[in-house]
Amino acid sequence: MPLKNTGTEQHIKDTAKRLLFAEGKLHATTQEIADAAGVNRTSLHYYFRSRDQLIAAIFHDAMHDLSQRLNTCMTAGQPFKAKTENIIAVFLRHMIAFPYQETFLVTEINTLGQQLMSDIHSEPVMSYLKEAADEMEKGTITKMNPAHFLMNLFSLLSYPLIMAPLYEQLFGVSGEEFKALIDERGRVIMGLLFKK
Amino acid sequence: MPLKNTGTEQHIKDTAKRLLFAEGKLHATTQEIADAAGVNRTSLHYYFRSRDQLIAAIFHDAMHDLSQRLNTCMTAGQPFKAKTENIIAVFLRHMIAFPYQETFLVTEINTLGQQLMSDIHSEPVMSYLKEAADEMEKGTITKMNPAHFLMNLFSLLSYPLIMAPLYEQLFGVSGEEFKALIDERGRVIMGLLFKK
DNA sequence: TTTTATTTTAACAATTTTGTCTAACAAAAA
DNA sequence: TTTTTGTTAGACAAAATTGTTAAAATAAAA
Repeated sequence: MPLKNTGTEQHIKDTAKRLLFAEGKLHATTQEIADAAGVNRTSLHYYFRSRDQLIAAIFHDAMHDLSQRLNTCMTAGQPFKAKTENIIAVFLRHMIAFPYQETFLVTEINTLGQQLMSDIHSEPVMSYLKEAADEMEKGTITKMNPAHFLMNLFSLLSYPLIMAPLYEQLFGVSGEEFKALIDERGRVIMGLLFKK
Repeated sequence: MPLKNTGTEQHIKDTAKRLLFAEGKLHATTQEIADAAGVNRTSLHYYFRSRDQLIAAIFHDAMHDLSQRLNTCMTAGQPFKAKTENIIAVFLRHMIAFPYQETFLVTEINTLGQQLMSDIHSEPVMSYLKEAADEMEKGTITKMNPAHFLMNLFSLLSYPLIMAPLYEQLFGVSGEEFKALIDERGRVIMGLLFKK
């Protein structure tokens, strides 16, 4: 007999993902997750047995998605600069939606066991780094260890989003005004990474 | 009669600070903190009444330190470029020691109440941003909203440290090798932020 | 040495959070 | 319809975490 499959399981995962990765509620309880999803807490145990396994499930999904995204972007058949612009667009969109995903991963890494990280395959990244090195030879970007180039890219993308509440206070701007700043970042980042 | 003041209170704060801000143990229990400090858990309550108040205490200290550091660096009587080099050195040192401090602040901000953030006074930052704008006029740095310049600076400094475990996996390097990469970052960041 | 204030400890209580069990319910298959 | 399978809900149990109390230990002051 087929499962009824009313989508509750996926709905719980989506809700947990939102609480943890989007809203940064790092220690959301099973009750909070259930409430947010509008289901009884028991359903959570029915589908995932335990809180840990729910967390593990959404992490596994998230890592799989991330790996896919990296793979697709970095092995696309485009010139390096266009490829990088695309990476910025794709990852900026994702990081606006889920700014705390990577932070969560890192801070939970001890709890979760590191094998989750092995979902990320490094070959596409390595080939992108190789292309970056070629560009440095050509002189379109400043010479450095390509690892720095990649860290620079993701730093410039992610950090302002994670720290948004802090920066809104520091600059004395509203959420709306800050959003406008973020919209400019793609252009700013390209300007920094590539020589004129 | 004066307090004995054997330094236990400060020792507990230092230990909690290390667990939360340095090791990223975001939900360290009172027991874990007490164990790490080598004291009975009750001492924790004796000095701070509750877990929340302990957290609030270390946050208050941390915000105060941060505010001082910003103030000192940003109002120092130096040319802009030298000042920025100093900021990088000072903050890199601090962020190597306590990479999770800001992340923790942001994710706990709902719990802690936002008045803690008002400890950061924005005047020194604003005056630094003004100087950055002047430099853009002079042409030593690329023209942009000065807020971007500051976000770029702190992004490039902090993010790689927060994500160290991730990058070690991604690049397939050891902790030692990654540390060597981090040591290069000051130079890399200056190269990005300032025109040749 | 006795006193006194402070600090630390052990035992216990309260609360929060997680997990289990059983029964009720719903929908498709027999 | 009855049975079977899958899903949801309520009540309860267990575990983890926090908080309290009272007593013991410590060290300086009287």
